[in-house]
Amino acid sequence: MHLIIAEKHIAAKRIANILSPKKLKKVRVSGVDTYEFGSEEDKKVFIGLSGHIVKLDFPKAYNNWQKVESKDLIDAEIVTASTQVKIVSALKKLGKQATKVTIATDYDREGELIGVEALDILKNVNSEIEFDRVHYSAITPKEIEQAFGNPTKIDFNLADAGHSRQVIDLVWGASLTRFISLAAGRLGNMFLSVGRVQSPTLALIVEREKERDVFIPKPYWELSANLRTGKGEEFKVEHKTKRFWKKEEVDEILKKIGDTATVSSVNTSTKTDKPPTPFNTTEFISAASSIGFTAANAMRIAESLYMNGFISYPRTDNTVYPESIDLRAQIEVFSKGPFKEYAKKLLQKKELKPTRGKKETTDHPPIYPASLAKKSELNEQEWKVYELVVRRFFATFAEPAQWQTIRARFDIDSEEFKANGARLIVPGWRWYYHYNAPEDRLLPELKEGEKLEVLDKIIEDKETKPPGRYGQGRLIRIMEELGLGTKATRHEIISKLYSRAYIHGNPLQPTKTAYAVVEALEKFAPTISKHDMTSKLEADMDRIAEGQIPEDEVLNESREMLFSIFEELEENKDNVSEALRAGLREDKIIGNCPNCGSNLMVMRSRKGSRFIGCEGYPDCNFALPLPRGGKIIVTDKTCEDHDLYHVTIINSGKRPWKLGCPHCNFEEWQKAQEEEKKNNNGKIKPKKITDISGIGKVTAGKLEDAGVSEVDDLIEVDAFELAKTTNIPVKKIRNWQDAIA
DNA sequence: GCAAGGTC
Repeated sequence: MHLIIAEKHIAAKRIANILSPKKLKKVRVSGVDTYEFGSEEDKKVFIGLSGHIVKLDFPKAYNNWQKVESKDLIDAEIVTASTQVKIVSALKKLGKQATKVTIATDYDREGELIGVEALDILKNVNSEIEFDRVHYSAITPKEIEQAFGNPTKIDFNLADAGHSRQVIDLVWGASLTRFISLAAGRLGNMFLSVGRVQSPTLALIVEREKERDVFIPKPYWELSANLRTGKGEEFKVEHKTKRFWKKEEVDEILKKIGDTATVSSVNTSTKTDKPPTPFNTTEFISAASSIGFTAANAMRIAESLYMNGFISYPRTDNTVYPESIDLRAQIEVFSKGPFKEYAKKLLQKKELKPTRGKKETTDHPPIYPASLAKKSELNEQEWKVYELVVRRFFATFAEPAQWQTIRARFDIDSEEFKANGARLIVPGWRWYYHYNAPEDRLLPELKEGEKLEVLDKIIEDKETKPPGRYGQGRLIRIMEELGLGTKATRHEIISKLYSRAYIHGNPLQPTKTAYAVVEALEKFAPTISKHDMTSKLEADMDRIAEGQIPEDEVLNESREMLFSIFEELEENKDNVSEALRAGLREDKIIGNCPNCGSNLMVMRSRKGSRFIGCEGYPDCNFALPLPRGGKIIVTDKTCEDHDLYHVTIINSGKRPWKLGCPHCNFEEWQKAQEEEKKNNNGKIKPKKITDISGIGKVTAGKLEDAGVSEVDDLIEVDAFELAKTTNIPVKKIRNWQDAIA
């Protein structure tokens, strides 16, 4: 039997379909769907993996953060564990029957490694197995037939290169994460993470915020005037000096200029504006981000559109359509349905010549619409993303847009003013892709020497602004430029920074904890705080892949470097600890106590619950409550009434909860309680049964066994009956009932 | 409870 292994289930199925002369047979092996065809002696079986099916980790003995020295992780043993148990056991079962295996995973470094991971499992159960490798960049009949007609060898060096990355990421990430967390005294789910990709990314955000911190706005003035033509058309002109740094200068000019302007020159020309290039993941996220999607949302929706067959694979670096895709046929798909007028217009062209982006890779085609969706099949958000992909696809075949531009100059008492106009004369690709279109700036028809009336003169007070915070789309672009992360992980890295409470808001704003971690790393472990670590790793991986250097040599060098970093860190442990704790403390300051003026801080009670307390305790006992779960982020927004910082709560898997001013929040809660008392005979009905005083977990269990699991159940139940079945005294039950209703 | 990389 010949076993063919693809990187994902859907790829296995589609490849099998292309290669099979007849209908495929679906066979379930260890709970995994496989596809087969051919006679018993000449059978081909196709199975899809789920990306990596094994992961690297340290042995269990290293699990205790406090008992194991962080440094010991550097040269600790590394074990592999399967993460996809069903697929691994299916591989073992099939491996025993197979005489030959073809690795058909994605055509990139991780694909090679994923293939070798599967092969290792097969070799373990069948040392005789023969193997080869096929390469394809798109799952089209042409490419698949070509690939399987010309199998090649597995590139073990390339897989080793990928493996070295896994080891280095684990060793550096885990050891430094533990060291920093221990030094800061932040354990449990509050740990402070460090990694080759996340830390340099965080450093970018912190660096930008620091530029903003030190920025001093500089005042300047702008001078403009409104003019009117003889026909009564009005428009605005600006002084040729864009920014006046001295108020006196503008005042001077203002005094000098009168009520008549003369057109001194009019220049018209045309400007062409090239169609956009095909979407790869970064360009897609960036475009989706500009129409209001977060990176993570854009990718989540793209993933679901892909799984339902509406768009092609969304994780790709490629910006050039491979020749194997029949682009005309792909446009024809849309000659009915909501995009038909666009498709028909494109299909009129004799030759379809798409634009090409700078990046051409072998992994997958650029993102394009794979099938026609009906609006009713998708929700509003999905439709928006789908439409974006469809329109972008069309735009890559369209003609350039053309603008007519006008540059006019005016003279008002020897002072030069200007106005620029632009009008779209040939929409070209902008007809298909209407996003972020600049508006026409229209000017009336003007002739040189024409006299115009000056209606009013305007001086505007302005000041220079600090560089803006990064939006998600922008950050993902920068990450790509610096080589940080991959198409499939960049948005996840950003989500990780949010969930670790390193950043908040959009555009992205770092917490003081982030400052402290980045500063500590820059000082004592600079390697991991810079994107160069990735560049160096990439270069080393290239050398491993080309066979110039063995993997072990790269790993040894990396471990040595990390050991010397740890020497530095351990020598300065107290410094690191102090600096981190100072940053952490700053993130807990809510504002000043209204009673005594001391700091109000996020604190933890002896029982472990959190609250906002006054540092003047015990002289001052002002306090405010905080929600039980989630990470607390103190933002830089302040409440106008209480002058306290707004608070946001982050729970994993949920949207951030903007609680706002904790004082206002508490007052609202009190009001709601009063309201409820009024409506409920002076009593407050608890939400959960365990909120009733006298009912703990054990009693709640007994009540639940008797069918009483909600507060309302307890109110309605007959106390005598409940007492009989639960052995709880009637009096107790009556007391609870009285207390709540 | 640690990373980053696949995929669901």
